[in-house]
Amino acid sequence: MNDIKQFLRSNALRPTKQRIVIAGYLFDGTDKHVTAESLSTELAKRKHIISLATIYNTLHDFYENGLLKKLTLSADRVYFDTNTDDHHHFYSEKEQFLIDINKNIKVNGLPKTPKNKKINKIEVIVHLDK
Amino acid sequence: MNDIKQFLRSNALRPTKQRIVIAGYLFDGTDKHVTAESLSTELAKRKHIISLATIYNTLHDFYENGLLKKLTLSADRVYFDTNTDDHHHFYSEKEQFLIDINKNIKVNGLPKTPKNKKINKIEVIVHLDK
DNA sequence: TATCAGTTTAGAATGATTCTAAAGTGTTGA
DNA sequence: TCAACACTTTAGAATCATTCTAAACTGATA
Ligand SMILES: [Mn+2]
Ligand SMILES: [Mn+2]
Ligand SMILES: [Zn+2]
Ligand SMILES: [Zn+2]
Repeated sequence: MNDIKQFLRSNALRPTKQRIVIAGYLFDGTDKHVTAESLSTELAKRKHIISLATIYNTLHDFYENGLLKKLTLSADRVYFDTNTDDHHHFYSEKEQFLIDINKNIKVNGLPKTPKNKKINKIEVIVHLDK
Repeated sequence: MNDIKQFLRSNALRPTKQRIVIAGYLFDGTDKHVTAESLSTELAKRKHIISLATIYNTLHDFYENGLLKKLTLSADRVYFDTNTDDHHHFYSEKEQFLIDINKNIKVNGLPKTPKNKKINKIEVIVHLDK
């Protein structure tokens, strides 16, 4: 808890009650993939009612500080990923199934990068099911 | 134009005025990536005013019939792709930049597929810029 | 402890997409 | 040919994730 406060401070984030609760949940050592909605639900189960606006604000604050990654897998919700290492995913849209691929993946046979652009990130999504 | 009618009929789609215009634009031989909005704009330039509802309906009809692929690259718009071959993309969120990678890409080092699931598709997105 | 910038929040607004239901049209069998 | 009907189009309303607004609140600082 004091760890969490320090953690937030060290990221230039004021350790408010809400951020402490959210960070405590997100960074408990288990990698997680959350949406604003799923996070709200999880916190509510733990009797922590935090407004959706704050949940959005906080997810974005954390994201902007590099504490979370953002995943665009579906058109109608944004996932945030507590695993900030370079990694890839198994994903099932139907089942809302999302699993990290932490193994080192190599993508071979890429054509040359378009003129005047540079590669920021290579993302591999392994879609499961039909 | 009669080709287009036949094309639509052969896909169990009634060749209405609107679908003929849309198919005529989409399947002109050039691969395209469109959103409902961008398609509407392009058609309007060509003096074809078609309601957005119909544009959405038609994109989905074409998609359901395998004439288009759907791409989820950004949380706030869906792209449809006239290139229905297996392929990948260069993508720049900032510049709305989207280019096909038709070369054969190989993804090596995947861990084993989760129990009782099977791989539907492997998608590689090469994000450009920061 | 006063002050103030930073934060939270309810509720309104936004915007892509979907839905509704009424009017229009392509197809077809007689 | 054409009536009949299933399929399609459309305006406008609804949905829903997300963002915005502006007022109340709170952590940091001296
Ligand atoms: Mn949506
Ligand atoms: Mn949106
Ligand atoms: Zn992940
Ligand atoms: Zn493509």
